[in-house]
Amino acid sequence: MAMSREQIMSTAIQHLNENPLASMAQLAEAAGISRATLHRQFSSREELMLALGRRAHEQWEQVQERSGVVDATASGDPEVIGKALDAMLAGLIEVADAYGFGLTDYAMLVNPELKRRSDELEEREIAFYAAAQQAGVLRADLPARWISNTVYGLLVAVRESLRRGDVARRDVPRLLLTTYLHGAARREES
Amino acid sequence: MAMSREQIMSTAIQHLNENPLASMAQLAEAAGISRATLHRQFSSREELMLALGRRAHEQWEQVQERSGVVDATASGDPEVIGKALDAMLAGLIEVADAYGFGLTDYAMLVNPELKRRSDELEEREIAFYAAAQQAGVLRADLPARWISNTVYGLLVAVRESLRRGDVARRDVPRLLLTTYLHGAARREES
DNA sequence: ACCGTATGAGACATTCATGTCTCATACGGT
DNA sequence: ACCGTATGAGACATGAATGTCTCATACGGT
Repeated sequence: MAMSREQIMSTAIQHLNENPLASMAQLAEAAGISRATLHRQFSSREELMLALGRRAHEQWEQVQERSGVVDATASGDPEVIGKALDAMLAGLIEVADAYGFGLTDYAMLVNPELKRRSDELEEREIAFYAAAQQAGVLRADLPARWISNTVYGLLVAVRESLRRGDVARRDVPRLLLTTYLHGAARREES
Repeated sequence: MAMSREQIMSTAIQHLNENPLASMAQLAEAAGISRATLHRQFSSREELMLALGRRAHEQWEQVQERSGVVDATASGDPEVIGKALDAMLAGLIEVADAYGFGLTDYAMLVNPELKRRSDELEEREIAFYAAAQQAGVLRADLPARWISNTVYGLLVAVRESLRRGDVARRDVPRLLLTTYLHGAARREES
């Protein structure tokens, strides 16, 4: 096998990030294989997209796990929650950058299985944000779901910033963190 | 004429906001007209999309004008800039809500004419943000382009919040403003 | 009532992506 | 060197969306 399933998925994602409307023929070409071989690995476009979506969700889930979101939610400890929040956002940047097109791809968002999985992961995050509010880490006067959507939107902003070359990759975590937590306004006090 | 060009465009946008992949046949049906009539008004799908994109950009431009962004940029007065910022964000919410799908529609973002126009409008906003930083309204330690992309991302968040019914429409301006300016973290001082 | 115009229904050709299949060949392991 | 397997090239059928065209009809103004 010249190209493993994994390798094909990698090149497909890269190419889809540049052109979300890429055809199977273009994705095959991007992977350096023929249409026939691509179809031997993924029997349909939908299957390929589903595989990409699953991998993205796995990584999203791993970010939640590695940053200890669930434990932090249960702990209620501001210190623990704060650290988990930082770690989660840093991890989400990686995933959003790697799977950028999936953030706003309609076919992806509409797939029943993927929708179910993202709903689950989102609910965990929302519970986490609510705990963060309870613990005094996040403002309590914002709906937790709004906070969740805000993070989503900022990840879209990250994707665009990187795609357009507006900010350096190494600056992104700091920019996202500080903007998300403290806003864009100049602090009166300080 | 049962349906004016404007009316067709309105129903088309509504329908595209629900299903960005809607076909011309579906858009015609949504407008209550036949495919033939739709094609008499817009000779191709591309022409329809271009018309929608133009209208969205016109409204975006009007928001900039009505909120006095350019004058505020030139003035350098923190007071004036602050008011213009509030007004602009409130206006952008309306546009983003109305033309939601266009925020992330690839075909729309890729059209040369529309890309040119949005680049122009963005540059004005970036200049405005830079002036806001100069005037001490916005933090000076963030790249103006990052701030601009942040606003874009938050508008996507607004669209999603409204589409999913996570927040009440009347709460959106306040939520966006306060999140954007002050962030999601609980303020230490107060 | 009449006439010009806009409309709807539908047929039609075209294009494009998709998925299937065949066959020759190149490659890898034994 | 041989054989089994994976691959590439390409033909093929299919389906969907698009854009064009025709023709009958309904509507509106005079």
